[in-house]
Amino acid sequence: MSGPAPAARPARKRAQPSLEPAAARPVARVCVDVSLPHLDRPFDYLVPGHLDDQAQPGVRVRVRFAGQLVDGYLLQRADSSEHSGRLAYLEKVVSAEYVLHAEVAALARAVADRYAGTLADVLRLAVPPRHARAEKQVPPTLAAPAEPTVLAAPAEPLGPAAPAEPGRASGPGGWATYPAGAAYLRAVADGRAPRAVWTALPGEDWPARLAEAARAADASGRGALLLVADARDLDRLDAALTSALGAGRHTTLSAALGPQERYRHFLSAARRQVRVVAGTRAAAFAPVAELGLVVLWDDGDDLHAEPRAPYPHVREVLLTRAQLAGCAALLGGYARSAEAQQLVETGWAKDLTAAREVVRRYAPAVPPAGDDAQLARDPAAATARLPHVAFTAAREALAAGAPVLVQVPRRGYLPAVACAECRAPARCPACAGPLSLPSASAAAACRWCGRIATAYACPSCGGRRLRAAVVGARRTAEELGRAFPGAPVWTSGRDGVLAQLPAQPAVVVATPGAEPVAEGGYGAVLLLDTWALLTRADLRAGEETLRRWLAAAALARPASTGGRVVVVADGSLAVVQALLRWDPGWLAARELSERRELGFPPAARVASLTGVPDAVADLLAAVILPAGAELLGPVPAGEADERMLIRVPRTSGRALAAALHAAAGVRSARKAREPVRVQIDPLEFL
DNA sequence: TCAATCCGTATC
DNA sequence: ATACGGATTGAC
Repeated sequence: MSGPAPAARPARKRAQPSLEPAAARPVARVCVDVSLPHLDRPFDYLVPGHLDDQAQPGVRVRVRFAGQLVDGYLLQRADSSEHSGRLAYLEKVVSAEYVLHAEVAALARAVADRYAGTLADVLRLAVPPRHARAEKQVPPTLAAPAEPTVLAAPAEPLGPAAPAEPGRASGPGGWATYPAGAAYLRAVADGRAPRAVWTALPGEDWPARLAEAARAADASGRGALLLVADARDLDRLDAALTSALGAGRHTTLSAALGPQERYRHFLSAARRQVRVVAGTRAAAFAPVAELGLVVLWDDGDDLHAEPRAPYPHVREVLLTRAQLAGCAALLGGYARSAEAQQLVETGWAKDLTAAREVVRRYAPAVPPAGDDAQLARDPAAATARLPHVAFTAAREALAAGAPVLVQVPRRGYLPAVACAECRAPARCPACAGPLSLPSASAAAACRWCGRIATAYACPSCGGRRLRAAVVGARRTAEELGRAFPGAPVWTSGRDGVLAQLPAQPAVVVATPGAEPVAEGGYGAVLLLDTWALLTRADLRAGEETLRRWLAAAALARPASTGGRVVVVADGSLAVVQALLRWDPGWLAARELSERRELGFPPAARVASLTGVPDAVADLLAAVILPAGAELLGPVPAGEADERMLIRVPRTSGRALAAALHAAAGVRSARKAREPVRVQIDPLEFL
């Protein structure tokens, strides 16, 4: 304030215009945008009469909270408050737009509870930032069908009559190719809630199949929500949805759209102008009207794990959502995760897998791999990493006029430790965690429990020596250019992803996840540098390896038209066996039973606590762990941090999350300075 | 005995 | 950040 203060100030502090509470339901319950765990509950405010109309559940509001103006969401209106003190008035309604639908609020609460997080944190993931211009752009008058629209044509054809993808006449012919496929789609179209884990056939046009599933939900008068891992998959799905539903009947949501477009698309779903939404990660919370079906493609992809607190996984979000909405769920992929396998084994979901002979009909030939060492020493190989079998397969494919795909691992994997003899990943004898070599001279230590593995003996070959596993290189493209001088060599990876490829002789070197789709399929697919994958210091190494291999191998032609896959790896490994037999379900069942034995997710539930040692100890002192909880660690994590793992039986997962949330609340109420990161079932526990 | 002050806690 | 309640202190 400038100038001399008037000596005689009126007693009243603020010159507030006298506010009157709204006549009916004057109390607004608000979730304030504050991520402190001890404030993770609604706070009551009074709705001033002039905001009565706008202050509806689901709108953004601004309120005075602890002296500051903060954003929040109005969760509900009520007649009265439990709060004993005086209630403050809402400061303003930011926008009357209904952005937080009641079902999404309930979902967000459930996700926060599952992940020991706060509702405010989950809502930051769930609702995209407001863009005022976008709100004006989508005229509310466009508000399309609130009533289920009757399609011009019924949801059929659901079966093999679906048109085959151009240039892929040999591909599987639709949902009817899977024993329970047509029945599944019919159930969705009939408004029921079937749940399935779908193993896509090699060469499957999965975007078309997912679009058919969305159309079935749409035909039942309900909405559908389809999630994929990245922008490239989303583009393909988007195109398939346009051809299955017609233009303007669906929308897409992804961060790649940019703030304004993203919010505009979000609004067209929130305003119920469309009821089919496809997107990446954050779209799992999209407001979809009358949700009838949730779909997740390739649930094993790391990108489905949210990197921001409370680190929810899309699979868990969608399954929770299906549960809350009582709607259908479909988890599809060429591969199968241990989590998906568990859904099948517990009977939660039905197994949608084609019969063996059908799989054989569409699968490329995968010649049994020889001994790894012998392959690598092959004198005919153009390089040490391109053994003879692979070289021949590529040359023959090119000669037949077909493109060749070469998959190489991405750089930057953590150096893991493997048996020097048989190259099996070395695991801790005490807790089965991965071992690491801090230095060349030091003994191997467990990354989970910190114990030193003295006198290590390999469980598979008895070998006693350990070695660091090599990390894949990226000179492959140049090497191949020399090996096949006649064919153009392309690369597709981090910097520059190729989406498609014509049916011409060419060599494509791609990192996992960036493999272009080839018109007519690849004549040969080479999987190189495989043990950078196989020796990953990761519980999920086997599953992840097969997932990447199948994603590439599924792009090959069937064996009957010359399609071949060469994997440069030891043929006795389970992962290689699963590829040879094209049986991801078999590997997933093995992985799951192994995790059951070792007591790791998804068979058990694990929480990781990361922070400076004092902070982690502080949180552990405050937490009241459920019975049967087991502590592993601490192990060093990064510069100054350490990590503790807490393991509980699956049935205690909810209790563990609640206990950790409560303990975090005790710390935040005390204004504890040093943060502790709490993650439930983290994908990587290093 | 009471008012000024300090400290911890809740935050509507 | 700020407001409040309860405890603490110091002067009468």
